[in-house]
Amino acid sequence: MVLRYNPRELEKKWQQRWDDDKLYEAKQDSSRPKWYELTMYPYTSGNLHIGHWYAMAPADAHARFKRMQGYNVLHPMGFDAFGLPAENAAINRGIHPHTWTMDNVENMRRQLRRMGAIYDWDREVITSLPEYYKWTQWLFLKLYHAGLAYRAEAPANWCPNCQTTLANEQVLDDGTCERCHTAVTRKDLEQWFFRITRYADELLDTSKIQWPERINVMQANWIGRSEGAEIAFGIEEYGLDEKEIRVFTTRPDTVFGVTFMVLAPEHPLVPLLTTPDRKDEVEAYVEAARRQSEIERLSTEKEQTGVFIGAYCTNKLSGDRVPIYIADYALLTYGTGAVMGVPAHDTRDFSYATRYDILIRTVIAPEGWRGDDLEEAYLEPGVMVNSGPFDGLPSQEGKQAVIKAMEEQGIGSGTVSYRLRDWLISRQRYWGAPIPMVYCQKCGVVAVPEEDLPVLLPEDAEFRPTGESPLTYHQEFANTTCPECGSPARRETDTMDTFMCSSWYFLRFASPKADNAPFRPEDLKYWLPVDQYTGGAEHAVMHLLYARFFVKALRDIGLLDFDEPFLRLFNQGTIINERQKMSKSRGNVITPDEYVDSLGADVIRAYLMFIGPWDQGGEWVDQGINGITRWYNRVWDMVLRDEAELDGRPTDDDSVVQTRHLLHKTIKKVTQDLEGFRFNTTLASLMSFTNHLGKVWEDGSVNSGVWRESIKVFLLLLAPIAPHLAEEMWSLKGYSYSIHNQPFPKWDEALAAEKEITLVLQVNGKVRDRVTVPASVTEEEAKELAMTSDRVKTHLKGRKPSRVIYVPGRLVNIVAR
RNA sequence: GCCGAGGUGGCGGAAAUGGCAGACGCGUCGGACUUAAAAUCCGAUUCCCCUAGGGGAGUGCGGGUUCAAAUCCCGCCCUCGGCACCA
Repeated sequence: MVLRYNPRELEKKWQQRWDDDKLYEAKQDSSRPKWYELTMYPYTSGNLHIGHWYAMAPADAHARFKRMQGYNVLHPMGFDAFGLPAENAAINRGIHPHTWTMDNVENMRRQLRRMGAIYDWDREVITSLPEYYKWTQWLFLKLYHAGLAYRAEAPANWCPNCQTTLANEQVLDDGTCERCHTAVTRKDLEQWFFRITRYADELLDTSKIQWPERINVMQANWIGRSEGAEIAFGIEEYGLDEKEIRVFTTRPDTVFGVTFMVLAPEHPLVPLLTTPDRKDEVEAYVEAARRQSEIERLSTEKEQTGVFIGAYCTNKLSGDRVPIYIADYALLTYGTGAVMGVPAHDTRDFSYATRYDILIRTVIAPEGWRGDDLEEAYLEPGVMVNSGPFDGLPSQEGKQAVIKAMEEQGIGSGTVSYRLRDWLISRQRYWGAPIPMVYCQKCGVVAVPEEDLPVLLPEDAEFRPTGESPLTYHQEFANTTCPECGSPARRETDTMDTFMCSSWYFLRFASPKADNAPFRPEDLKYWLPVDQYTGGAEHAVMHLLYARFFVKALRDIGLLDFDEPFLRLFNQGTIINERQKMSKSRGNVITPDEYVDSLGADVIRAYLMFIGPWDQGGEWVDQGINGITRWYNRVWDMVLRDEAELDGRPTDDDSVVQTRHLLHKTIKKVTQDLEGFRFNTTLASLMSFTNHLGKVWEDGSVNSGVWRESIKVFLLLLAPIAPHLAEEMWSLKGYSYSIHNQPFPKWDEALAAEKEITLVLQVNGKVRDRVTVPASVTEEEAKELAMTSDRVKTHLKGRKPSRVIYVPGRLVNIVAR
């Protein structure tokens, strides 16, 4: 397919001009309303693929649209530049991560520029540069001093062969190390965490944001708030410091049905409570559980297994003494790491009790229950039985009653548990922002003073395929002195999770050059929060949740004064090729460069927007692009015609009226569709309009004035979608530079309104005739028309209508049975 | 298993509050132009029946509500995304 204009030249020319004129420079301007439209910045993988374009080009069209609507738009771009692939490149190809990253940035920036977006490149941020990560570290210290960062022992993925920890993404699906394929186990390490759980309830509150419900639901599920109770079971008889085992349950109403206790294998009480005769068996089970850890989770319907540890605890409410087991279905990381076993009313407990021959005692009676044994766990509400003083209470009320009783007796209390865990930010890696902490032999854990930031990554690190972070054996880096007492000290050699960088980059765009702070309050005040954020839904529970937490934390520290980073969110779908996701291994990756070379950015932009609803993604089909190139060719011809030719021919008043009507209807449709990210129907209505223009040119039924006006408005409507082409044609038509500084056209509601409608005439709900009538048609007129239609008469076959339904402006349905 | 989104021609997809199913585009077929092809332009294109004019069926499947259902309700099937022993 060949274009009638030269996209390469034309696009290059205008990009240069816009650049030279700083047309898209974002400047604060209190006289105009601001609009901060942000697209998730890309990772510096090295190449921009069509998926990036799919995320960015429509977002740019939307930002351009807002700009033409009079908003002062900030639509910045940057690079997520820390991360593992840079390190792997260093190991595999001997390229320093910094070099690899910056080469990629350069290439991607070049590719991005060709898209013709309104990015203000003066605001670019690259997270791996010290000028950026200095402030990532600074923010870490702020969180640390606010008590939101802490160090704790946590299990990490450990490869026994490589002798190193692995990030989750380095563990293959079969639970083995991606490098040596050894089974990965867990190893407990001291690591850094952020207290995101402190914000769990506020993160559940979505009243201040307009996000897709889907994402809100995913976040809510991820946070997993459960109301219930914490209950203490007595173990005084063992003479330990701990006098009780605490469990979390959402079913305090079933507490009289507890017939056993389950501890997570790693529970600290296990070694203390295990009786000598059980020791070997218990230790073997703990070891096995440790070994399987995350791996065996893949088996869905796994049977509940465990071992009795020889000890018992006391149900303080019922007085029952119940055996204590360890079982891997109890997770140390959720609740208290201990579960009260109520087999009658919990599926897993039921299966466990059946397997180990443990008593199953019904305490919530199903309707019509006559005391017989349950075939399976009964999970629904019912009436409390076998529950002492609570017998006869409906279980829903029983929950509160039991909690109240336990609180009075000091053996338990109502509480809330979350699935969400604190955010582990330590990475045993080189290519990340060093965590600015020092371990002093005398002072312990000491924060690096602000004035000593940044803690720079040593450039001369060695990248050996040992799997260990180069920082751990970089003596100059690791060995330091304590900032407080001056004694020899060791630096933290872990670096930060890259989600840390992306949790505040949108703030940095407001003050990209600030060198004495991560951002300036006055800049934030003007630009933030982000009005519209767009990106993939794959970040629903990681990046998006972390960024929300970050903003709330910084607000509480006093660094900013809003509650949410992103007011509106839109998730584009995934673009696929050959019915599959694009990936290097499948060899079906579409590279935009070749298409930009031959067809130009504007074609790709429009094609991606036309392919289907943006949030549903779509399939890249080479042939489909033909539709856009043909359309541009026709538009090009049409726009460049000399409208004076029309004046030699008689005009048709109806055609003029209809063209005006269509013009305003199109403005309305395009405006509303762009507002709602419905680019596919935006394009469809623009195409329809040009189809109409083609017809009226052929029959010469409009005058040059209407034509010129139609073309002018059309170009303005096209500008956000095809910025180069629209600018070129705008200029060729003699309008003044730049089209992108023009206001977006406004429609006249009277002109946009339909003057004529097609009235559908139905008999018994089936369409039998259609008549064109003025939109002002009255009910009587419409019904009259229906009754006089020959086709309607034929289908009535002389029957008397029993009912006539009139839908204004739409149809008449005659019912006759 | 649980949560969420979706299923419409040969294909991508259009269709406020229930009210003309298939906009727009791709592809295909026919025609024009051409020595020929490409490109371009014009026309047709849901399926079935019919010589015509027209008739019938049709939005994953089966029921239902309604004058009227792609749209609402009930029960299934399938696809995609997320979570996955969360007590």
